[in-house]
Amino acid sequence: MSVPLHYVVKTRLVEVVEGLGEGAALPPERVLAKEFGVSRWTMRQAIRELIADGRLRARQGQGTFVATPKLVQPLALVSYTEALRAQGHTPAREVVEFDELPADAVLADRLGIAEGEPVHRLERVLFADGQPIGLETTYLAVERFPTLKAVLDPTGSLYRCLTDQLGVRFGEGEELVETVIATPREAELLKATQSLPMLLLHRTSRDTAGRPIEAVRSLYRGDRVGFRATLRP
Amino acid sequence: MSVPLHYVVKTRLVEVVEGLGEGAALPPERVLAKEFGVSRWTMRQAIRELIADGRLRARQGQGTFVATPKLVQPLALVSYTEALRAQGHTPAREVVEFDELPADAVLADRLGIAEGEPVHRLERVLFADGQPIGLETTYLAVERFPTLKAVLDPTGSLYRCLTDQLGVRFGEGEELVETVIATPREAELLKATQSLPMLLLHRTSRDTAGRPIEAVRSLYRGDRVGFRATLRP
DNA sequence: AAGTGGTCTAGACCACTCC
DNA sequence: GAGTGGTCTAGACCACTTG
Repeated sequence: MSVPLHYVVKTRLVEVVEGLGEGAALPPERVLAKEFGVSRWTMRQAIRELIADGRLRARQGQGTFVATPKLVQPLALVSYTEALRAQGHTPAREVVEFDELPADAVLADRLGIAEGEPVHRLERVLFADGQPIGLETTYLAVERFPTLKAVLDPTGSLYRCLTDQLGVRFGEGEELVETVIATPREAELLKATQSLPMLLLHRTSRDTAGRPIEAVRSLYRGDRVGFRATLRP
Repeated sequence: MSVPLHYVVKTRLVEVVEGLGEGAALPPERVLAKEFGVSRWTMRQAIRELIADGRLRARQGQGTFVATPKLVQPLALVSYTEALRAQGHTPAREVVEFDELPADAVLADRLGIAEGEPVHRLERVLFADGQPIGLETTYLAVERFPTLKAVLDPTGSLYRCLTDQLGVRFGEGEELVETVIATPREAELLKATQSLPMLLLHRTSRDTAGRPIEAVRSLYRGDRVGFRATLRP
């Protein structure tokens, strides 16, 4: 049993998936389990991994389907809207929260303000072609952007608002990338299955003078999105 | 049951973990399950997620332990050895394969050669402080680097060999980042538990003239490593 | 109402580590 | 041999979608 049974099932299931077209429905789990001669748990483990790998997609009450290839987003200080449009996809946003709260120690440090100072919080679900792919939470110091709430259309581009209306000039930024498991709340907002691996990005943007502009926490569905970075020597 | 039981268990287990120090052992799964009043499956699901999140670490036959914080590696064209040393960690490598094989269509395209042309393959496990954290497979065209096999110490820095001995000058490169589930072989080489989310990086490096130097596939343990990128406007 | 995926249980056996 | 995590089974019920 050096190779787990569910992995053997996974490799055999991959062949089935490759024989089907994008969006095609798989047989129900219970049927597949019987066909492969394994328990439903083993079958689900194989399916679960193919979902995490972005090869399959499950919808409760409907079935399991062959997924479309992952999107590749640029890892750069560009507008989400423009990046998606450039690849021929349709972007959209949905505002979850747009409020103010006092900065905790970590956030205050990233924004270069004192702990407890008020910050704007803008939390939005990002869509591509109608599918939720990411949950983006942006924090900006109220002191630095006192008019933000009045000026910004929260369904529009924050990047564009900052540069065009508020005269911000973006300099270098820093981004941290890691994998995490989404919380139930995050999974629900992203309409993703529970316990799915996600890509968590933490960005700190600075202006040309090196002053912090924003702190961003972006959680992207690991089964739907990848990122591209340009490396310089 | 809108919030799964295993998630409730997870959040309560986090409190337990935070009350322990790094490296401390948790009670056995069967004991924890009884204490929390859930089945072992539910308990394992909670533990499994905390392992993926990098909070816990399981060793078969030994127990489950509180993990150390994730390493943060730079997403840049620098030597793995130097990057780790700069953070005060001890790097090491172990050669798995160092051979030649004909390029398939995808690899040939990335390296700018014809399909079927021979390429060097160097596959190594990367260690930090004695722990395996990544599996790196590098492909280079034999035609371009015919002396590589004779010149390179496969346990040393490939980056250094290319720049110092073979006169290569690195220009811009491109890196793709995504999450995947490791195969049993990869999990075993990385001494990781099965079905653990990993960070998969695909790099194509070019010289200052824009010619491809290497194609690299790096698989990093998602529970042990994160990456940092510098963003430019 | 029927059928789908999602969660959970109780119990079994395997594989590994340490005594 | 004892104790640990790892895999697997059979079966149950829940939650959601569609007819």
